[in-house]
Amino acid sequence: MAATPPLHRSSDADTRRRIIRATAALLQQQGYESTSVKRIAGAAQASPSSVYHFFPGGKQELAIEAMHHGAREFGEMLAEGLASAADPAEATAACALLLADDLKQSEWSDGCPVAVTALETIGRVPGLQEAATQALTQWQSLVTAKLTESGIAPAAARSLAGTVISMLEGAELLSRVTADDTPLRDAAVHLGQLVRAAPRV
Amino acid sequence: MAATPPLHRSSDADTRRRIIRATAALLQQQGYESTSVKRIAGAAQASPSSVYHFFPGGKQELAIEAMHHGAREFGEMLAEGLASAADPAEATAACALLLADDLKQSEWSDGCPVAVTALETIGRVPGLQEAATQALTQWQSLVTAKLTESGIAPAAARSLAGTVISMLEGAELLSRVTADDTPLRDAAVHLGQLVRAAPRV
DNA sequence: CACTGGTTGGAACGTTCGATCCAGAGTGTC
DNA sequence: GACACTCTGGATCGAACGTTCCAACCAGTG
Repeated sequence: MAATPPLHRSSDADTRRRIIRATAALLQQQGYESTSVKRIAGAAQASPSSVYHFFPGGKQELAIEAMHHGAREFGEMLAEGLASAADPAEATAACALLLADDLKQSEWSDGCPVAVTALETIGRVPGLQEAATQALTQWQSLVTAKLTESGIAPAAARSLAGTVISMLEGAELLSRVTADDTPLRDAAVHLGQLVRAAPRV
Repeated sequence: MAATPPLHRSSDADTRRRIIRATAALLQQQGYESTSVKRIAGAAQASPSSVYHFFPGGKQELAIEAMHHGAREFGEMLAEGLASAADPAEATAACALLLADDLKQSEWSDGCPVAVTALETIGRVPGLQEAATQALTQWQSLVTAKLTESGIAPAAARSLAGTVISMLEGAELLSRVTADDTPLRDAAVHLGQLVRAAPRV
């Protein structure tokens, strides 16, 4: 598979990365069904042939890889928010505010990289649903780690971390649909309250 | 427009209602883009001509009406949950549990009648986005009323009600995607905590 | 300089989409 | 019985979809 050393001009892997990035961006903005392969190719400055050359599995395979890419990016943002304060309550609230700022800056267009695509394809594109589950689980683990580090009991931390992700997803949905960051800002306040009230070991 | 009294056999309005119901069900399950007019007609035991006869605005108009229908139904379920207990904390928790049971019973297929469709069409079908905003606002008002009735300060109640809707939406998303009702059950617990801690007048 | 193998552009495939059209069925009015 | 009207079944439209195909292209090797 990797028999030949990559002596190429690097255009190869570059094109592949451009395609994934373009796909991730479009999925985040308009979901799976509204995003055509032709449009992806256009946004990535590539031709449809290149898309199918690098992703023989077609749109599905491409979407799965793009979702992994988006999940990693979103995870980094989450980690940044969680690291912004020692106190876990402040940290989780910061995540919601970070999301609110980013979302507003993109004029409510760059939402969660998983939500729309996952909801659209539930039960119909198993690979995508699996990738989405992985992403959500990974994010929950990030939050769980922060909560346990701060002295919250492990069982409570896991459950609370799930609720943090739920709240972020839901508030982002409301904010995008209503084009108003109030839901995310309220979520920040209430997440802080919840974490502060969590039982410590 | 309504010059003639409705002396018909009632088959007219019946077909129309069947179409709306079928559309609402399909939108709830698979969203806007994956739902074709032909499939709607099939599910409603009608012909494509009938769909365009009753909804000259085409798929968009139909989807908007279907979303209003779904919003009303979901609102009734919410009202049922809220009325199931005098204590507002228990009542909101009951809503989450009601959702969890319904969702599980449909094998994670019948989700929120607004979420997927609204997310898919943000910024591209303004009428749908407006209908979704109406639905979310209306649900929030239901929760706000219950909270203020129970002695929670009006400003806190409005904000908290928004968070309740965010949490329900988010937890339902996680539950559907992961095919596991844990997120909704955890949401019930945490929503109860949040409401219990709300400031009273 | 031919040759090889990965990469690309663009045309083309069959299918399905939303939407339109029209002949006719059904019903109530004179 | 003739007419007006709303409603329906099914064929049909052009456009767009995901995908395939193939001829050209290009760098590296002998």
